[in-house]
Amino acid sequence: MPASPAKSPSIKEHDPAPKTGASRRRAGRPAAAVLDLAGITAAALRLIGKNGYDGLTMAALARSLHVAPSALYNHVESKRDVLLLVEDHLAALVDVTAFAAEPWESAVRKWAWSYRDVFAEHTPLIPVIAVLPVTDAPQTLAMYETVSAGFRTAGFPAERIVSAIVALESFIFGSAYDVTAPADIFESGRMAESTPSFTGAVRSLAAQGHEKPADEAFSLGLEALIVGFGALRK
Amino acid sequence: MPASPAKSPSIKEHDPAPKTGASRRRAGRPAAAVLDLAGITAAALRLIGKNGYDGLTMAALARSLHVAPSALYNHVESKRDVLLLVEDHLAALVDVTAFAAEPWESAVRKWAWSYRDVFAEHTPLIPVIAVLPVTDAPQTLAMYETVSAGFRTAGFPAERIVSAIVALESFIFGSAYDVTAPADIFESGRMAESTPSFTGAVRSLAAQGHEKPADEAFSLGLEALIVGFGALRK
DNA sequence: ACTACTAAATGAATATCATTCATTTAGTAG
DNA sequence: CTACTAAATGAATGATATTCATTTAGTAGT
Repeated sequence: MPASPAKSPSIKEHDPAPKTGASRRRAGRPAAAVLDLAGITAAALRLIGKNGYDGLTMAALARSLHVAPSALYNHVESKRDVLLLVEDHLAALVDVTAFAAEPWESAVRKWAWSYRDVFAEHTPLIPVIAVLPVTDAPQTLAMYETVSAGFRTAGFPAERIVSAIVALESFIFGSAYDVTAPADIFESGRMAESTPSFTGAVRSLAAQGHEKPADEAFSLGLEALIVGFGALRK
Repeated sequence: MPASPAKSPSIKEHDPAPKTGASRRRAGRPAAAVLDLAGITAAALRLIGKNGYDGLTMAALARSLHVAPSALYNHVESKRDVLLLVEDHLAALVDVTAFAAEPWESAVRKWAWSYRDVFAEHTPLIPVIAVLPVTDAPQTLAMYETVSAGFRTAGFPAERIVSAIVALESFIFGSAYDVTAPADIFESGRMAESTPSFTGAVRSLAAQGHEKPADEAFSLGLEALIVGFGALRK
């Protein structure tokens, strides 16, 4: 059962500000570059927003940029690289501002909800992020930095910070899938009689009439993690 | 951002024991069926075990069964159905026996570790399971039944059981990915100076010299969830 | 034994993708 | 004006899942 090798990508971008002087290129550069990473990222997001991840094909992406599919490969090594660009863009949308101003508990709470909400709309990225070396995603790394600093300031023992963040993140990724699950996911259907405890539990939850069951589960788990981890602080 | 429609599958199986009498088929059945769902499942698992999920193609699956690819479609509606068969087979491997004999805390602990371990080897199934209606997966449903019954017996309020299980499952799925992450996933590399808190936390964890960092995070999160949820019992 | 019926298997398309590569295009530096 | 080069092109290539008309081969009823 060999897992996918998880190769590190090599997204190709060049000096954005070609400084004069020694660091200048030896030969001339064509200025008329139609494509760049920011443009590719924006186009990919536009496409995903309109047609979902099924709509994100290299051909469609190229078409939306008025370019041949092969042109993309001058800027990106594979489709996975495109997904990485999108992922890192989204990481910047996760709200970490509360770590600067609020107590640890509410900062974690806000961060986690925001993180879940962002990636619930982008679950196809989860398998990519989950095993992605942070080196390859600067904005994601920036998010980790802010969160780590918040944990440190709150009195977390240094050697536990990463594990706590990883655990929270795992919970967040899994919960992001739940958001997209169909409403009837727990209908036991024809097997209802043979599963009385589960069927009863499902009915009992349904009787509560929550609009978003996924939010109940997320809240329940998140608060437990916050209380549990909060006890580690010194 | 339309999520994938999550269509319910229709795996085709027929009366395994053709009872004589009124329920008999009108016309004859060819007995020489080379394929059946159990065989397809076993072959898929064999293939995955040998070459990973990349090796699981309909062509390879058919070849391993000495059959034309199109023959599979007499038994299965799509490749997703094959993945469902595999998933449900794996659900039966998750250890729920502790719910019959041990206190709630240790039963949950054993179940969760077992669940994570099984699916850490099969992360490509996670996006499939996470949004899968339980109706389509009898063994998975059986697992839920045992776990629900354990929660009920332990004094859990009925209306919280499903949410608690979902939260645990979310954490488990996310954690299964971690197991497969590369060891250097947190190397901040060139950006180390700009991320002092995070880099420090990573080093501090590394200094502990744990063999499996993913296990540390899983243990930390799981114990927090167990304590937090345990408090809900009456 | 003959016939009708049917599940299941076949083999040949189809369609959709990502990706590769030899070649062309068009800026720029010296 | 020349040399150089990043970037774009267009035409393959190779996987892949899936469809479909057709064939195969059991079985039940007569």
